[in-house]
Amino acid sequence: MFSLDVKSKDPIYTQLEKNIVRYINLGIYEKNSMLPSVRALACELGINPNTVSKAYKNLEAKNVIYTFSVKGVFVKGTESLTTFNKIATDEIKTALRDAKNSGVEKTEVIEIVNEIWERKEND
Amino acid sequence: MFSLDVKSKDPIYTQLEKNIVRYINLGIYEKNSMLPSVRALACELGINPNTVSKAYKNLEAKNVIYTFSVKGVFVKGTESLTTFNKIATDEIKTALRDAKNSGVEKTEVIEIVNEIWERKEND
Amino acid sequence: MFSLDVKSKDPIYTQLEKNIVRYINLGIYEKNSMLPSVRALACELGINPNTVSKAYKNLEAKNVIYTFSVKGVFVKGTESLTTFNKIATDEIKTALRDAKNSGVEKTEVIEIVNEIWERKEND
Amino acid sequence: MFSLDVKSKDPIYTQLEKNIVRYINLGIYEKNSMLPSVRALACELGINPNTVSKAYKNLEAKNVIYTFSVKGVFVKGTESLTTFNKIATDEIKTALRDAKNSGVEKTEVIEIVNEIWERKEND
DNA sequence: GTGGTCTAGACCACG
DNA sequence: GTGGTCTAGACCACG
Repeated sequence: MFSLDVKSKDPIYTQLEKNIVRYINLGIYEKNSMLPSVRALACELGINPNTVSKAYKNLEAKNVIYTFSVKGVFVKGTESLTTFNKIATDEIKTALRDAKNSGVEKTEVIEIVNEIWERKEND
Repeated sequence: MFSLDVKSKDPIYTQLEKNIVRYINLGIYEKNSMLPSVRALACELGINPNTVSKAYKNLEAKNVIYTFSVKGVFVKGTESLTTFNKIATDEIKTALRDAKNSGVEKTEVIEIVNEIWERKEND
Repeated sequence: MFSLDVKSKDPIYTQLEKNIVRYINLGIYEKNSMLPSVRALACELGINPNTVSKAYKNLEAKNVIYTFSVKGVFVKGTESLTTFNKIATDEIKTALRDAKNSGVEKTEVIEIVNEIWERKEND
Repeated sequence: MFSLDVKSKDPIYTQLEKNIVRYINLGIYEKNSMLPSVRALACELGINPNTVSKAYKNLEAKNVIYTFSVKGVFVKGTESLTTFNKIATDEIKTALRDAKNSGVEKTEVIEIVNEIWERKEND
């Protein structure tokens, strides 16, 4: 299901957030559909319910999902992902500045970009 | 001198490493020239000497500088920055994948790349 | 009919109680008139019968309505609303103290009071 | 020190937030001054460090304080309390509407307001 | 069964 | 010593 790396410097709850956002973007989690319950997801991933809860809380604070205390947790929809877009582009900027400063060439970076977006614009 | 941001999620020693690498790339720190002493740099930047020491140790482990225990710390030269290049491109890849997953478009990213390399290829 | 907000921090049964009290105050539910049955009201509002039942039980405990177990639930009359008045003024006090502590000015509060009572004293 | 009521419907971390905001408003906690450490405050209040941490996290999300992971937690200043003002006035509005609906008179409310702001404007 | 709160306690990075 | 992460586990309200 989700790809979690316990050894990562990213905490588990952050990885979980990113995975959920990815699923929303892919349309696997649709608008207003219910996410797995805190307990169910924790059990499936073999992690503590509190960790799942923290990820859900963060996503709620970022306006991506909403919680009905007794009914469950629901997707708000892709139009609410602007905060995540902002964070993501900020991270790109930081990574690129660091790369430039350590001598990475622009052509190298363009190649990486093409690699990740899989040159689909040429298909 | 160096730009350190205590509010950053990056620890200070990492920021210090990046700054030193930047200076080497810019030619401000030349090959075989001596870096400031741990104590002097710590004092100048108003940070803990242990932090400077850790940055120097890391740079030595990454083969960027070398130490003569009594005489001081010296620059190896730009040709030794491959480890840093590798780390930097890895960080770019992670940032780009996250961005793609949260719905950022390729054109946006290309724009950011151009921005940071300041379109110098057209000069 | 009643305004229920499932997203509210107030549980539904509490909202239901408040709505019924409002109707009694407005004269829509008259003294000794019969309230809708638990099942009918639950059905109409699309909520769990247990929730309606709980609201009725609470209102009975607060002496606002009375039950003839077979015949139904009846309104006691506006003179029995003192408990609700007490709760309401207590909530005002708490809200006002919190507001004062977080720096809200008295004039702001007076304005809010006028707004809600719609300056009807000038009509 | 702080007034905490474990029996309150307000969770402890919320009460803690309100108390801290009160102290900032009173000038007891000055701008840029350091708040008690998570552990120290937890110990003093006889509560779990996680609970203190949650209150601090919430206040940080509301832009009232800021955290330097290793150095401590600091006050941002009274000018950042607008979120709290908004929440407080929203709570007043809700409480007043409920009161009006349960038959409380405007004059009663004005009296309560005067009581809490202690008629200081007439001194 | 759902999420929310809270505790006790471990381990970690940073400086 | 500072905050951050995570676990295990208890108890609660709601419906």
